[in-house]
Formats: sequence, structure tokens, C-alpha cells
Amino acid sequence: MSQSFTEENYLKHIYKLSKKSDKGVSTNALAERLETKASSVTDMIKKLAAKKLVDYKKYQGVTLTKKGQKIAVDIIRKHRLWEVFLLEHLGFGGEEVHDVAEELEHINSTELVERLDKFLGFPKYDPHGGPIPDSEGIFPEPKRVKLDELEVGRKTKVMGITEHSDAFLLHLKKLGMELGTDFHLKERFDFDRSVEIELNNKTIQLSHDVAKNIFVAH
Amino acid sequence: MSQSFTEENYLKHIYKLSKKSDKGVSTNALAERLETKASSVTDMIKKLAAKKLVDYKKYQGVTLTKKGQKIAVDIIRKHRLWEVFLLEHLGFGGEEVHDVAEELEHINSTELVERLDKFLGFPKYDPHGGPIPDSEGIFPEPKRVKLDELEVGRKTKVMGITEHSDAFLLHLKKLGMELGTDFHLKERFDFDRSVEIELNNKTIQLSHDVAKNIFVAH
DNA sequence: ATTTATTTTTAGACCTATCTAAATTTTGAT
DNA sequence: ATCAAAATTTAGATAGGTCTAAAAATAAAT
Repeated sequence: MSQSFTEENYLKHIYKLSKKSDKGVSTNALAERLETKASSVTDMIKKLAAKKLVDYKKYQGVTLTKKGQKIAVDIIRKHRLWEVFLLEHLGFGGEEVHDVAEELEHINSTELVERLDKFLGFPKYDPHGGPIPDSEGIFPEPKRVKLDELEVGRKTKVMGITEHSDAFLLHLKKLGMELGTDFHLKERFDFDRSVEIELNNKTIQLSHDVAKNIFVAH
Repeated sequence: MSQSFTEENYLKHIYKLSKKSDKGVSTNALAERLETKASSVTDMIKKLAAKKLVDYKKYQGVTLTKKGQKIAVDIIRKHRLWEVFLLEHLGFGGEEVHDVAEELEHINSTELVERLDKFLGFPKYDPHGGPIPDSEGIFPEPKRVKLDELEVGRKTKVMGITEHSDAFLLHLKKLGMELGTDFHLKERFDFDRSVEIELNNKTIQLSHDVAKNIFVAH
């Protein structure tokens, strides 16, 4: 089955928005992203649901199915590969690139993408640091960032620590933040740079002293 | 004003078909080329006429306006530049290229096209020998071919001769085939390789001895 | 020159993606 | 627990591009 340009755009943006939160993506959020009306979004979501590309229950928001996710990731792959090409080979400057890549990402030819990937030397990250998934949809090992630098709203994962004292390790264990634990950065408070995160459905606060010693996936 | 993918395709094929003959392009010919139905073609032609991209009188076929021609030529430019890229840089083989270039040619970004052109070294011909117009829509000096090798059906022009005897020059003058004369290769007869051409609304025959001594635009 | 065949156009219908306006459900506040 | 506000969905309409079937015009054949 083949998708239209429009359907692909919906899938891509559902994917990106779903990274920002645990719940399904809301109709309004999607409408804003796509610069369209909520009613149009509802219509399209029903079509995507009929094609088994998203799961959808009325008033509950959407999430991607495996199939939908594969398509979304593939578009991100294409987008980022083209960005590498535009910036590194055609000499485009930072901003101008996005709109063009936005069009190129919808060209459908696996042959083209594989050859482009090879031509570019199988890059793992685009020039903005975004990871480029391979043709199977597998992302490269993510870049690591300290938790006190991560953007608010990201879903992430504990990748490592820079402080190895028993006290710190014990503290993390108590919080349930083992290596590999998934969580969600909800908020950062400017006055003391402490952060609020959600893991295992619990909301907890971490001081800056803790946050700055934790590596997370970017 | 901006054109849809579909409109651009119509313009491109009208342009190509109009090279083959002097008359306007027929509805049926266009329908066959575009793999659609004659009724659809009529509908679309009306829309293009309303946008002043084609001239159209019922039952008389279409021709491009200046505006329509510019768009068509621009698409051909993009198509051929992408073909150079695909064949020379991505290592595509002859046939596979066409469908992909067919999609890429509709990406609209003058910035992209100009940068691609530069990246490729401002090629004048694509790998199949097709001339690549510049950003103004001007084609390079065409490659020259002997008239006895030109494909039947082409509109062309006298570019030069390889025989300079008085007798030959006089003969050409009598036929009205001065340097620069436009004409149309209607047919080639296999048994003696003579050709039939049309110039100034007259149909005339040329022997192979004459045809093989005339250079024409390819 | 009249009839037949071919080409082209019209009329009416359909599908996709969108919109506005109205109805419904959920959320939040008191 | 109730009511107002916000979010979401439905219903009905529109525009682009296509189709089939039927009508009209042109071209070909006798």
C-alpha cells in the first residue's frame, strides 16, 4: 500500500509529537503543527486508522501502529539524508534547507535513498545532530547529553553517570533511575535549575547537582 | 502563481508533443502520453487555458503560451539536471533513472536547482545527449547530426553542410534550404534512405545523397 | 455529398483533502 | 456535582483531478 504526500506528513508529525509525551497525540496539537483545522485532522486520522497506520479511539488522541511508525521513521531517514546532501554538498546555509528537505523526503524510491546514503558515506547524524535511522528503521546509538542540558519535554533514557560515589549511586537506586531507565523530562525550574521528571507514572524532582551528573539520550 | 504536480506534467508533455508537429497537440495524443482519458485531458486543458498557460480552441488542440512554455522548459531543465546527478554521482544505471527524475523534476526551489547546476559543473547535455536549458530557459547550441541519422518526426533546422560544390549549393537554394531554415522530418523510406520533409508548408523529398550532406540540429 | 468512423467535448458522478458551523464530549473550576 | 470552557467530532459544502456514458464535431470513405 502506498501513502499520499499528505498522509506521510501526518504520520511524520504524529511520530514527532508522540516523542514529546506519553499520551496519544491530541487532535489540536496535530492541527497546529500541520497548519490545518482540527476537523480536517479528525477526518484524516480516521483514514489512517482504516489503513491500520494509527490506533485511534475517539477523544483519546492517536498513536502510531508498527506499520505507521515504520513509514514515519523512513521519512525522517530521507529528510535527514537530504539535509546532509544539501548542507554538505550543495552548500546550503542552515535555515534554507528545511523547506526543500521537506519536499525531497516524500520522493519514494528505495533505490534512490540507498544510493544517496552510500554517496554521503552512510552518515549517522545530520548536520543538526539528529540521528539518521538505517533502512530497517533502527536509530544509531544516540548522542549523550547531560540531563541539565536536555530540552524540556523530551522522552529520554539514562545512558550513564559522571559521578561514581556510593552516595550518588545509592541515591539513584532509591529514585529508581538505573542505567537504561526511560523517563520524561517535564519541567526545569530556572531559579535553581532543578528538574521535574516522570518515571513509572511517578513525578519526582531532581536537584541540579543530580541532573548535571546524569547522561541521557538526546 | 504556482502549479500542481499534475499541471506541470501536462505542460511538460504538451511541450514535448508540440516538438513533433506543427499543429496544436491533440487531446488523444496527450491522453495516451499521460495514461489518462481524453475527457480528463479536455478538463485540464480548460483549467490551463484559464490560467493563460495554454492557448486552446475547441477541437483544435492546444499550444503553450509563453508562460506555459517557460514552465515546461524549467521542468525539462530540472529533469535533466537530476538525471546527470543520478547517473554520474549516484551510480544509477540507464533505465532506472527516469522514474525517479520524473518525481524530482517537480521539486520547486530555484535555490536548489541553481545549486545543483553548480554542483554538477553546469552541464550542457544530460547523459542521453538531451540539451539542458539554462535558468532563463535558453537551450545550449544544439548538437549537430546528419539529416540521414535524425529520428523521424523531429522538427529541426539546417545547421551546416559537408559538401560545398556549386551544384549542391544551388540545389539547396532551389529547395529553399538555406542555413537556418526550419523544417520537419516527416518520413524516411528504407529502400533508398530518402527522406520526406516539410518546409514552408510544402512537402518535398530528398535523396540519401542530399540528406547525408546536411547537418541539422538534434 | 452523404454516411460512417474517429476524435473531442459535455454532463454527471466519484474520491481525496479541506473547510465552516453546529453538536458532542471531556476537562476544570467552583 | 454542576456548569462553563476547551477540545473534539459530525454534518454538509467546496475544489482538484479523474472517470463513464452520451452528445457533438471533425475527418475519412464511398
